[in-house]
Amino acid sequence: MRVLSSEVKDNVGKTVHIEGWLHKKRLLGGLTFINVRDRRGLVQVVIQDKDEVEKLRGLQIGTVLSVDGQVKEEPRAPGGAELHDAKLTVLVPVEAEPPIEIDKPLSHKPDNLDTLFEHRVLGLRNLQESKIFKIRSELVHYIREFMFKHEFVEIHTPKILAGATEGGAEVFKVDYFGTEAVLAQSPQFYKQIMTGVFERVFEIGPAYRAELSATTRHVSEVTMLDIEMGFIDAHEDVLDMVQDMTYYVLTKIYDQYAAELKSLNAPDLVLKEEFPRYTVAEVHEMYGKANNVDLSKEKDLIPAEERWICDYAKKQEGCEAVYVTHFPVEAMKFYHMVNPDDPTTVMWGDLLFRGLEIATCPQREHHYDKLVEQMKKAGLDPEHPGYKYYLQAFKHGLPAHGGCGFGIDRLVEKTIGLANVKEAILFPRDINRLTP
RNA sequence: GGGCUCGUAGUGAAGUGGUCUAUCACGCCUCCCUGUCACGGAGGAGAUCGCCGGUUCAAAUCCGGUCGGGCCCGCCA
Repeated sequence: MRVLSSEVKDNVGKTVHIEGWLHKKRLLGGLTFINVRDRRGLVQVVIQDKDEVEKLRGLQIGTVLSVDGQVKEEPRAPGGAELHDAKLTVLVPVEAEPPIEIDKPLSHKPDNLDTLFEHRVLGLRNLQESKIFKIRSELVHYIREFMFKHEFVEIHTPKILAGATEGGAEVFKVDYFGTEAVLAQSPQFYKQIMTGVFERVFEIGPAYRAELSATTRHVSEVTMLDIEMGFIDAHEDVLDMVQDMTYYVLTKIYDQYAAELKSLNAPDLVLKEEFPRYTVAEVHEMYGKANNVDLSKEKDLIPAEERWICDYAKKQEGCEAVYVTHFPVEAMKFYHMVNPDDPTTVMWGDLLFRGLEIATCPQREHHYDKLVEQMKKAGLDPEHPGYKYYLQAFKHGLPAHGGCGFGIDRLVEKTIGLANVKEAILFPRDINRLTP
């Protein structure tokens, strides 16, 4: 019966059987320490028998083995207990030397990221690396927790589509049994359709962007949290929901994973329950004044503004997450709702965290006639199979609704304080990486 | 797509015309070591300095090209 690393300390005095990977050898002459890694962590094993030590000669980190030994309470051991009188069984001998460090922190300097990803398969066994993805897993877990608590239904929508979805982002074309299809750049249309079924839906899944972007914040395959909620009274309902969700997951991860975040040098969390909200025009003006430039003609925020406003809000308001609202109509997509009180702006807010756009949270135009009108104005064909079925949902009644596209990779990146979104992705895909 | 920038053992770095027959650390191999936990000590192997061409008496170092990265901008989330 296998005992896991975290259970060893509960078995003092007993002989236990552990299984895992050889993670570290320290030979001190008559005494050898080895660390065995399993899914919970590490166990220290003390070996004095020369024949047992000899079993590991020539075997590298990564060797799969089992150890039978007696658990001794030992204050000098990590975790307070360790295995003695160990009998080793090598299950999978590994003679190949790992091409990258497994037991010491890996370089995340920009120039070394290529090596980091090239040796990703083994580098992920590094405990510092795997910590990133454990935190990622838990963040997603807390997101689901929040969404279910608020009666959202998790959905899964197709990623192979008949035609262009939203416009804007470039799409990947694929051959679909002889006809041309595209990879979904977002579940936009399907999640809106699904508000007609469940009112509140969310999806966590991949989205594909074919942009030729080479920056620290872009990849070709992203993991998005898409939320859509119906029967909203105002756009603020959407902003509040996404804000509360973000507050919930961030405060919870900082509480539950404090030690891990600290060991990854994550910055301290500076967050308030109510995120400061600024309009695009306000940010342009504030940033312009502070930096002596005129950005009033810009339709979107420039990256430097995103960094600046988060920094500003952190210092002035004690919150490093902010909303930027009232985007100009020039930037709108056909399915956005124009602000009824000011037709020059759109009911659209972006969530920024630690200097980066994390989510975009607009209200949708839910009136069929108005939507078709906006489509035509944008030069789109309502009869195209990419739009026809989408419009059907509106024709048969969708309530006022809105939602967000929320970048999970960027959330993980910024939560941990990584410098490049790719570091938060197991096997990142970018303009020049398709493997591993 | 535009601009800038980088490329030296498996990994991370130093070296910016000669003293480089290329240095250091980690990892690897051999040996010593009974409380290590980034163990310590002695020794060893491992690099045609991304590639091609040029300048020069002399190139890891300067120049041009090329290939491969990175960062910023644009686009976008």
